[in-house]
Amino acid sequence: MADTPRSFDPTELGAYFALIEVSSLLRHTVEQQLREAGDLSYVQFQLLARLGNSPDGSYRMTDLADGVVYSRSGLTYQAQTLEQRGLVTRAPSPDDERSTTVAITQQGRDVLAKVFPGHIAVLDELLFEPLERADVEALFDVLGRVRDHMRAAPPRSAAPRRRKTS
Amino acid sequence: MADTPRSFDPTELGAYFALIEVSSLLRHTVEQQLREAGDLSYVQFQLLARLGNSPDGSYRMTDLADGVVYSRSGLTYQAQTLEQRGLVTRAPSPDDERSTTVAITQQGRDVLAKVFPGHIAVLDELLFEPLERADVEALFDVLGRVRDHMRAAPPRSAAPRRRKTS
DNA sequence: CACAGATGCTTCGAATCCGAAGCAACAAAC
DNA sequence: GTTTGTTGCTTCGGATTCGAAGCATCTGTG
Repeated sequence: MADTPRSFDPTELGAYFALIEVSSLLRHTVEQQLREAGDLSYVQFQLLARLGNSPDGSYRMTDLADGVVYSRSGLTYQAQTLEQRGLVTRAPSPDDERSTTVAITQQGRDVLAKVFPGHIAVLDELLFEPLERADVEALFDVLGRVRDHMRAAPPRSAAPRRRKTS
Repeated sequence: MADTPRSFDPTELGAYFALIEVSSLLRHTVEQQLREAGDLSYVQFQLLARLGNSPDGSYRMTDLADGVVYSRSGLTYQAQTLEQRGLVTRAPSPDDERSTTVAITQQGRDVLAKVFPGHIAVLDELLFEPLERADVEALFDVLGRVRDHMRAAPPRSAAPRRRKTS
């Protein structure tokens, strides 16, 4: 399996553990804030935020799922929930009858606006408070590079349906 | 709620998004590897790993839960699962009749050993591959500081039961 | 010792999540 | 225009998750 069973030094291990722990704790706290402020799960918030940032306030299901690192079936579930609450609408795309276009509603934008300040406050307190400007830039740079690398490298067997080879 | 509705600049936002995305993608891939190699979920692996690193191979439930950022009830569930598979044992603590001591078994260590090389390989490929030594150190330093800060600051209302004030 | 409060864990119910299988619409080849 | 393969989404079943409530044990006070 692993032809190079090298082990990690304490710094590598520490970086890995800190990454996992920080994201877990952060996610936990944010989730609570979102739940209280607008009865949203983290995923739901991510979806709304993404839609809100879109030029025309809409996306295809698949693009949304990819953007949030989420399973398609899970997305269907959340989209249904959000639709029932009137925060988004779903309609078949004009171009492609199969694909569903999800669009944020005014009500969705309202919820987003209501929740956002608290969200920022949590991040500020929890994540940015102990950091210098240079630290934030370092995170941006290093994690950005890692993300690009991950996006590029198809994991071992993660894609039962291959991305276009084109 | 938020007395300072300041907004974030692109670098801060980018750092935040990258953090979330990297940890999500990483977790996804690792989860797959663990499932294939040893039929373990990520949480189960974390628990086993933590137990395996313990001097005497055991921990109390609460300490385990805190260590992995996990709910107590969720931990009970996973501990049951692991116990059924013979990877850990559970027994009431001698000191404190209420608390349960979880200990890793030899079989648990075997599974851990079987899964570990692949785990390291995934991390190596996905996380460390695009990074210089200095980058890893930066992550270790910055994220370590954030983690300490988070650990210290009790979130808005996250601790219905206070930690020992001692 | 009896009592109240704190602490450790489990049970319970409901929500969320994922992968596999299924269905419908597209695209390419003939 | 039909056949074959691909792609987009949903449905389905099962696993995992959490918080609230419950039970048992410990601790401090008188």
